Amino acid sequence: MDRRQQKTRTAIFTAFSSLLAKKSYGRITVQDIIDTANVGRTTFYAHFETKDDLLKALCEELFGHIISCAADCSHTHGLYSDNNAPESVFCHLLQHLQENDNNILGLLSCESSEIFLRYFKDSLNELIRNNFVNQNRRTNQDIPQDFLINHISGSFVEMVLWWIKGSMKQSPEKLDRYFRAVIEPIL
Amino acid sequence: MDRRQQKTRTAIFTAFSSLLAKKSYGRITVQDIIDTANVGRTTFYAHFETKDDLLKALCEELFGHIISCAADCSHTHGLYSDNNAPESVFCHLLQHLQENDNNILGLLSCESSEIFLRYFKDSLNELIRNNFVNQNRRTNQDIPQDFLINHISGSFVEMVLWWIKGSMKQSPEKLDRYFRAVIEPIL
DNA sequence: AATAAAAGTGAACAAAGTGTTTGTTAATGA
DNA sequence: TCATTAACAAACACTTTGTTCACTTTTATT
Repeated sequence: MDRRQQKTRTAIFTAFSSLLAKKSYGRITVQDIIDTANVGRTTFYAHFETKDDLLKALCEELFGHIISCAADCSHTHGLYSDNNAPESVFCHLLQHLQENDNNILGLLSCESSEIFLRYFKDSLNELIRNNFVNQNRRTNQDIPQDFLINHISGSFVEMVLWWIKGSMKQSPEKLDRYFRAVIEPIL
Repeated sequence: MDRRQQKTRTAIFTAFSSLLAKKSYGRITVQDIIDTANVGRTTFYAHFETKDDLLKALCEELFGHIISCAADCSHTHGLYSDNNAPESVFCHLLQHLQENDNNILGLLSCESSEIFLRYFKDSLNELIRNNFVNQNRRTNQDIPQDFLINHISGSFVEMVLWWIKGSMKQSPEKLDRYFRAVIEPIL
């Protein structure tokens, strides 16, 4: 890809992210974005069809890496491997978030965080589905597998939201322990 | 309240709801709303400051009733009363949703459902917080109560979303049983 | 029934944003 | 070096916004 394209693309992403920290997605205009990114109107529309299109591209960029790492992890160690495994996929995910590449936390804590959270959950749901092994414990007899998968991915993103809203006071390891404690009884 | 005010208010709510079924919140314009509701531009702004204001009012109208019912229920029976109590607050909530007053389901399943779901979760979170009794089972030793509350409200709304997306094939009673099965081990 | 208060109306408005076109300049990579 | 590609600024027709104005209709009170 052309160096110039790369540059404008990141300029737009960066501008968009910093705007999201200030106002809601709905209030951000293309005008805002091109002013902040300092690119021409024509240039913006050469890269993205609409503002929604930009949002989607940003989500892919943001979660693509983090989710593919988690996928690798669960392929080698399994989704929940051993009870006290330090290699928990969930712990890895939380650690990745804490590293805050590309200011992913900024977007998960901004006014429009639900948009990103929803995308995150969908990706996570797919990941879990691909690696789910039903252990058929007593508690989950005859509960549909799809329900359980949704429960896990749903609880996880809600926990992440809770974590971020509370200024991420807990370590990823501790949070992982909490999560496994509420999830393990049903696996 | 004046009969005329009541009429326009519901006209606007109805128009807004039906528009939400067709397009996303962000794409709906005030113009759309006043055209559909068949009220003057001035009238709209006499009732609501902005589109966001209208959204908030609609949420309050929608969830106000359903949440206060649930609050009554949990005051008398407790939040999770007995293991197999038919009077589960959660079951009541699901039944209420199924009744679909004011087309609440339409809004929880539309393109912009996250907005309503988030409001729903916040209300539910408060409700649970006000009625939570920590039973201190083995599994939740030293897990912060706030974490547990968030886990319960979060899982519930994610389950509702899953339910609706899957065309609500399960009965409220069955869904309630699933939910209690995944939540009870940690109470 | 008369009347004041309140609610709704339609028209007009300036301001801002949208998405596109056009001609031009400048950076890129082969 | 040179053709290609990207970015640019300016202008555009158009839509949406939020507000003001003078006006009509409905409502509740006396």
